[in-house]
Amino acid sequence: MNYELILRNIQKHIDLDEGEIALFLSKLKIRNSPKKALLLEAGENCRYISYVHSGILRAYHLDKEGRESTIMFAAPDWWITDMYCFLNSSPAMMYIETLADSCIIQLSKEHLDQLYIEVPKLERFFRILMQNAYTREQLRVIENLSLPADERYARFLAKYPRIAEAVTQKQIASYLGITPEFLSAMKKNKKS
Amino acid sequence: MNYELILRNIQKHIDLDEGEIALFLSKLKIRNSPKKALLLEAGENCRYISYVHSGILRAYHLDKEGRESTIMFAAPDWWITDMYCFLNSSPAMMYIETLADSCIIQLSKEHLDQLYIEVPKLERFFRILMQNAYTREQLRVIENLSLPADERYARFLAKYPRIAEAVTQKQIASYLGITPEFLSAMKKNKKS
DNA sequence: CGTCTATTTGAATGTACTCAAAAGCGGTGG
DNA sequence: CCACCGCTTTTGAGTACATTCAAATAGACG
Repeated sequence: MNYELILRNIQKHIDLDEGEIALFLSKLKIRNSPKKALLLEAGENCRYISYVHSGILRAYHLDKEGRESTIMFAAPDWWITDMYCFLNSSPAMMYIETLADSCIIQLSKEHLDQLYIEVPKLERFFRILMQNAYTREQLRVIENLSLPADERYARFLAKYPRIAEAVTQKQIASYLGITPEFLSAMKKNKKS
Repeated sequence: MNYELILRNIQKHIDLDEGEIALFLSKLKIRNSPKKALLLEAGENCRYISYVHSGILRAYHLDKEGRESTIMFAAPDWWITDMYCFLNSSPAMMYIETLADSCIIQLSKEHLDQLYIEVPKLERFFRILMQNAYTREQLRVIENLSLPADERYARFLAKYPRIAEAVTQKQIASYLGITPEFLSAMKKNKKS
């Protein structure tokens, strides 16, 4: 296994010495999952935060009518978890699935809490991770509130071109909060 | 000026000693603003993160058609800023206004960056602040995607009863992503 | 090749919006 | 202290954006 990617991801924001790196790596758990595997189901305990080494994941929510809302996609070099439930050890409210064969690196809540004490610099790293996640979600809220569906779709394509080509239209529709039928109709209008 | 509230807010998550408290307090700036004052305008440089000591604030976005979307309300004991622009020193994309006479305590980006070095525990505090902000926004995205307007309104009332009684319906509507006319119609339907 | 799911298409429907106008309410000045 | 002004809220009619349902077509995978 090659830890270069995840270490580079972290060292973009903080500098770790040899010992700290070793300690950090010792807490990680590699997991290879085939396409269409469920890594987390609603109701379960969400014990891990996951770094995507390769592949692609999707987090979604199922409402009581059985409709899916895609909460996020995670491409390589992204972190993903049901953050609320990870942090509060409460039952998960989302599903996380692989959309392709994927290699993920997992860190448990217990190990992370230890690491915050043993390697305080990681507080900074996760602060920055959380900041970025927060501002991204906030921008998404603003776009959801103020833009029509076709514009939201255009921005999604512009912001995440890699993801757009790796996932189905149905999944994009559920990320944008529209039906697949309507997304299909929108695309048809654009072309003409 | 009474710093008890803001210190208690911080010490919910971390323990500061006398010296750290003094250092922290030395960076703060008190600001009293009358009702309807603009603390930040889109396009400006957003230099401060603000703790609401008393009063109530609202952050909103103006789209190119001039429509407002309320991004957040901030009641006493909340923190508020245009986080993306605060962190990246880019021009603000939101407006922040007082909805009542307010006392806020401000911390500049420069001082905060110093504090992270001088009082590393604050990394943890702001990590937790960001985590909470992230999970809150994510929940809002999920609700916006999966719930009809009337249900979103009901949850808003349940979650933020204090805010609901302190702001106008127009402002609540713009938080929910609906028109004030439609919110009015919804309320009428519920009653009957 | 056959099956399963995604995508497209179209018709009917519904949710939420626009526009306009009236009613209500709060603040301010005479 | 009342009258007026401006803004919020309500009401209603007409409209638009997006959904539902159903069925046909196209793609992907074993």
